Amino acid sequence: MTNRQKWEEAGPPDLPATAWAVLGLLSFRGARTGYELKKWADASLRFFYWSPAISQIYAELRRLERWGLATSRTSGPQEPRAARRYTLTDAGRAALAAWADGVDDPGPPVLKHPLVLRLWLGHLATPETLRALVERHLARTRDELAEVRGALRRAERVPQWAFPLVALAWSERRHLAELALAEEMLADLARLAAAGPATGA
Amino acid sequence: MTNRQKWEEAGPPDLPATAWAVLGLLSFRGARTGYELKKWADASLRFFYWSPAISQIYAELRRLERWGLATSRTSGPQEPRAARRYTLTDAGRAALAAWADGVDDPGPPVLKHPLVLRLWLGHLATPETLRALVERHLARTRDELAEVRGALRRAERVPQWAFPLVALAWSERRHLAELALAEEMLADLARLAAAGPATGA
DNA sequence: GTGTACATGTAATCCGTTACATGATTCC
DNA sequence: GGAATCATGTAACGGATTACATGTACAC
Repeated sequence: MTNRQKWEEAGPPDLPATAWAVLGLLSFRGARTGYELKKWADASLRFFYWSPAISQIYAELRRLERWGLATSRTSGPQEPRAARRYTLTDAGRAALAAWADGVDDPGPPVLKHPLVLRLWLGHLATPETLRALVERHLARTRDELAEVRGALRRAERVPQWAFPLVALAWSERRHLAELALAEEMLADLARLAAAGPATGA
Repeated sequence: MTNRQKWEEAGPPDLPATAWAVLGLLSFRGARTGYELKKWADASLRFFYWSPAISQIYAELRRLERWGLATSRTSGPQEPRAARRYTLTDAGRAALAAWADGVDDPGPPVLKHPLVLRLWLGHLATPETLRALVERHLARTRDELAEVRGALRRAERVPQWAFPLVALAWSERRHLAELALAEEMLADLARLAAAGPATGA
């Protein structure tokens, strides 16, 4: 029995979220190359989920094709560049819809915050180091916020992208929250630095 | 040349963040078992970073010992349970301090939000599914917030835990922000559901 | 005496990254 | 002519998980 027959009977195949993300990327605009998908992921997917390495995108596309969820064809000799363009199959669109409309638990968000991990061990560092670390995080977050807003503006112009827009709006607010959180932490640290040495002496 | 001699010359060894997290866990209370560390991670580290699988904690502890950053001894025959207890070595404490006080970039936070990934493909789902998904996320986040607050209260009673407390306070605020974000997204979705079918018809 | 918590570890597997290798096309 | 971009892929490796296997101690 082929993979394809299997999931036609048993519902959407059990693929990692990354595979669905790549399939989703493919669902917005057809006939893309892996390279294009990577840029697309960098420009928007990464703000609320993640942008896989280019090598993994290629691997994921091959897997999708093996499952019959996508097809590819190489460009004919008349076209300029040699490239393999992938398109969703009908089966792929159906599987993606089944996945998207399922009520099964998407799972909790995964957040690894290396900055907070460092601050957790703040007693081993100087207040200046900690402050500089948070400051840099603020700067980085501001930069990223600007990028999110760029993506948001681009998405606003396309009426079909209402849901990606919701995701990006969420991401914009999340970045604003991240900034507020960092500022509050800065205040906490200042309070600690003011009180700490006195009690230690 | 041993590993130990190597990093005494060259600064803190290049270990993954997880290794430092485990070492950090060890730095708060000495002579813990892997099992205890796992519970400790579940109860607090996971709220702002991550709780490794128990098998990985054991592996990480062995690596730390191999590098001379921790030592272990098994309980003598008079003690109740057979267990291997790990302690930070002086070298381990020094390496951890060097890591914690370094100015090198901790790296950006990694956030993978499977819920937002699903909503990103919302055009493939019914408004009811989407709403239910967000609703469940809200419930889960509220539960987790309660757990964070529990950890916070426990940490408040220990004066030495000022910095873990900062991390947990950050985490509490983050959960509150996550709730607000989800509510706003719910409103966005309601707006879309109200407008969408009309334009589609 | 039975279930739960304590306690440790191995094996198989997968996910994902970085480094490497290659080559065409386009822009300046 | 040279740099940047487009484009694809392999190989080596590491990080991390799940499943499995095993056994003790304690509470009810």
